[in-house]
Amino acid sequence: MPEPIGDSRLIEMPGHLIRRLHQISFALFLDQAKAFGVTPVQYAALVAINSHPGIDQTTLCNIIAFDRTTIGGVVGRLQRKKLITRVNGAHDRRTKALHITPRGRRLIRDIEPAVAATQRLILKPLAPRQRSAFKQMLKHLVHLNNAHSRAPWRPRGARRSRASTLPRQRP
Amino acid sequence: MPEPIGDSRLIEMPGHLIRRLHQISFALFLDQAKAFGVTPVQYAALVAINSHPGIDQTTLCNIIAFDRTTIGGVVGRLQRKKLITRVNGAHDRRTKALHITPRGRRLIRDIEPAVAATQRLILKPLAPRQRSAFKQMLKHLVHLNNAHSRAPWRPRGARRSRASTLPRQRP
DNA sequence: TGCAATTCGTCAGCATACTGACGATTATCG
DNA sequence: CGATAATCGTCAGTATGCTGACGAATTGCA
Repeated sequence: MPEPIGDSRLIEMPGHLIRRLHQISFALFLDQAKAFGVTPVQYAALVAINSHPGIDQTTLCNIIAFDRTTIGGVVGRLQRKKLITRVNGAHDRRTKALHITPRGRRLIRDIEPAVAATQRLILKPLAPRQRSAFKQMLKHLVHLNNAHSRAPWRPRGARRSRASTLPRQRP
Repeated sequence: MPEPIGDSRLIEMPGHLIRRLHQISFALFLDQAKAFGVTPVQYAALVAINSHPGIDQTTLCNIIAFDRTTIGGVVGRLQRKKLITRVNGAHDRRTKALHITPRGRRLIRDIEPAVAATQRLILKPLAPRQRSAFKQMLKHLVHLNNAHSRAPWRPRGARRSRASTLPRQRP
């Protein structure tokens, strides 16, 4: 007969520890970047929009592994802060084309040290050699478990519908 | 001049990967345990209540590292599902004393295989020897970064106020 | 070409988190 | 003892994340 679960077993479960590490990581970002007034999620969206001018919301979701229903609120808040613009897609009128503003570009540039510091702080408790090992394992876990979340990562071009919204990158 | 951040740098940041791993872990739990209708958070609370009959909400938060304002909704839902009871504290009328019900005990027992399977699935992509290394690093990161979240873990007894609500455990 | 299938953005509904604040209650100390 | 400080549960507000569904628009295929 298996003995009943106690707290000690519970709080050592990977799922529980991952939840806590996520909260810690989120809190560290907010603390380091509090002068900029953006969340980790908003920052990720902003960087991706900067890299892909005119991207539509669904493609953005595939790149940064967000949920399609969540991104609406995120880009809405970025728009309210005047960090991006959102206009109707010219070629596909279902889509919204997202562009970064000069102000958004400035924020990405200025927030860099805080973002880098956050990543360092998260891994600080580990010995330097363990840090890269941990990062490798994280990548591996996320990559191979990709299909298990509602918002899986997808390479660009896995959908062709995007081509009508996003002007082909100059070769 | 540092080059601008692109997606490739972004999606390899520990913070970003941790967020995704949390989503994957959460989704795996819901999938494995869908027959039981509880979330990972509700499960954790239920296990802790089972281990500490009559515990109050704030002490519960300290044990499983939850936020005090979030726990209200969680235990409310557990109560609605008749998995726990919530009565006013006898000695401290500010508190609510939480007790598991027979139904809650049955759920904890029956859900065990699904919970164990979830933990296995999360770490499945890693080689067996890497799994324990990853778990050790997770514990280390969470432990040493403990103070950085709003809901830090606290050992029982760090507060004496609890003693008035919770009858001393029979030795 | 015309119609069915698909996709885009969004909505309602639910659950988790956190900030800051509050009334009620309890603890502490002068 | 009595005033002050601390604590408990909760509330409003904000942000993320997911399910299931929908109208509008586009695509694909017969």
